[in-house]
Amino acid sequence: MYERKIPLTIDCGLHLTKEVLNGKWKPALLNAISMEVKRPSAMLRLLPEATRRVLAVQLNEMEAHGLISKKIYPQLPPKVEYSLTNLGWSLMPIIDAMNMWGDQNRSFLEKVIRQDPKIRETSKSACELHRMLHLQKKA
Amino acid sequence: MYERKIPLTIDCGLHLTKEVLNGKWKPALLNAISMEVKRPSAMLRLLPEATRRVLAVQLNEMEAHGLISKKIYPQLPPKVEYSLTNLGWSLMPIIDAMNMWGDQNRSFLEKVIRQDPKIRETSKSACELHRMLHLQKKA
DNA sequence: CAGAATCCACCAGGATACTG
DNA sequence: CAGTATCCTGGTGGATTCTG
Repeated sequence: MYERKIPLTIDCGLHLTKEVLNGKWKPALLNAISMEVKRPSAMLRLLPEATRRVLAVQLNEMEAHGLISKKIYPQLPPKVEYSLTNLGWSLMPIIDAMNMWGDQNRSFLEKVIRQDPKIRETSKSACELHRMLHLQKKA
Repeated sequence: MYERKIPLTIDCGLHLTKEVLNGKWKPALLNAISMEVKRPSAMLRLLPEATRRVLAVQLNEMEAHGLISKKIYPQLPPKVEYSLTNLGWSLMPIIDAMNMWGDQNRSFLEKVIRQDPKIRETSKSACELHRMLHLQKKA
């Protein structure tokens, strides 16, 4: 069994929250699940830049952290659906706020972040899809 | 000059926000600055687990991203004060929400996170200090 | 007191292949 | 369709040292 060598800082509320959201795709996955994108294959379609393995890893972590729960349908081919727990739902206002903040300041942020020599190019995303799905649900 | 080899995903609002908050101490630093802990030495005292270098790196990044601004007093010994820009202030509701969410769910989260085999021990923090400073200001 | 340069350990995340 | 095992690379953050 693997053992982390460096202890994490999880004492302060900020750090606890940061820890739980720590993962390249976790906020996006929570967002997706909240919008009824519940199956791993659908999430992969939504986040084509992620790999199956990484999504599985992060989903497992979030399940272990009590943010999502997993329902397995004993079929062939197998079917799995994730859903947000109450704890996961309670996180959505923060996710939404992050989404809105980023969108509101997009033009400025893209400018300053792109000046950052660390960043070379931007990649396409499926966030518009999120929004489309969202609107479809409302209709 | 260093060039990042892997492009980042910064297209979606969520990713933009994640990008600017991406750094072990950034939320804590924003929180500190918002509570009038403006000088690097004071931040170091507040976050004794961080090193001068890392704080400086993350402060520089946040300055480049327009979240904070820096005032240099031409003295000896040198004196520097950081403060939040309007953009930085606009992020504080999110930081606060993260802080509150973590505190509200602390008991549960500490349980499940500690079960996580990746984590070995918890480290002390200065978050209580934040709150004390905050209350002192109000008094 | 503040900052920058160098060096490096660690680990998150990606590639790939295989199983049920 | 979903999950897991193995291997590997890049980069974050820490340690140390030196400057003004």
